[in-house]
Amino acid sequence: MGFTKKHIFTDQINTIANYTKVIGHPARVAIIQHISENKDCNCNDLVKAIGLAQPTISQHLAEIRKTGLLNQKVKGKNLYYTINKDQLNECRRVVNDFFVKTQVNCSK
Amino acid sequence: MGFTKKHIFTDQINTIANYTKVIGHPARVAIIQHISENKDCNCNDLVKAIGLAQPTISQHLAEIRKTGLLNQKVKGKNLYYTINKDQLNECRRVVNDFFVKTQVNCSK
DNA sequence: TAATAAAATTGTAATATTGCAATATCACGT
DNA sequence: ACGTGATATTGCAATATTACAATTTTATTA
Repeated sequence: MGFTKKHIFTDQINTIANYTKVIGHPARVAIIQHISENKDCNCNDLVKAIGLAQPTISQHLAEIRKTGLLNQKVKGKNLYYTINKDQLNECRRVVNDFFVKTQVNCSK
Repeated sequence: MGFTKKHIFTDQINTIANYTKVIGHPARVAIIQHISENKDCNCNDLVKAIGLAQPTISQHLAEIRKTGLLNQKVKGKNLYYTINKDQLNECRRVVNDFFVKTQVNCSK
């Protein structure tokens, strides 16, 4: 096949998997970290800092944006990215709930 | 290309990505949850509970095992899976550290 | 308006992932 | 030893992902 059978899982499970999948690639981890560490960080900065080609970085940025974890700020011809703190917090909550639930179940 | 350029990232970043990648598929989330909820859970139970074919479940189990998140207990011809709590805790710590670090950086 | 600079999009090649049928393996009971 | 049941492995087809060159889009500046 090749495609994931999402329809057989609950929304809750798919939500957990969607969030963790985005963080499940080192380039995207590095991008999120670099944006969080540097105010006024644009695509070009990430290309230089990470060492992947511009289209590749742009593609990963689009993946991260899909989950709502990024804000864009246009300043002239530059496009600066920042972390959407609320969404990051929501993501953290979802992932943490998964761990808590699993750990609690294990201890029964 | 198709392959991930892991060598350009730090071990720390690759570790985060490795853990989250495993949780980044709904079948694996469902498998981990089901094992945590049911003592004496074997492959067949998971096949019935989740609705994917036996080889598919077996393959996902192997992926999860690679990260050390599962223990196996052989009882006769049955193979029971349990969560490796220490490793789950380590995984949680790594992922949580990522969130904490990112959030702290955002607030600077 | 033309040149420039930044970033997205398109197209494409290589590789990885997902899923399953068929088969192999392994341990038990008869 | 043979049959049975449980799980892993193999082989394969379909799809997804990763990466990048080339191009396009968009905004700015000369």
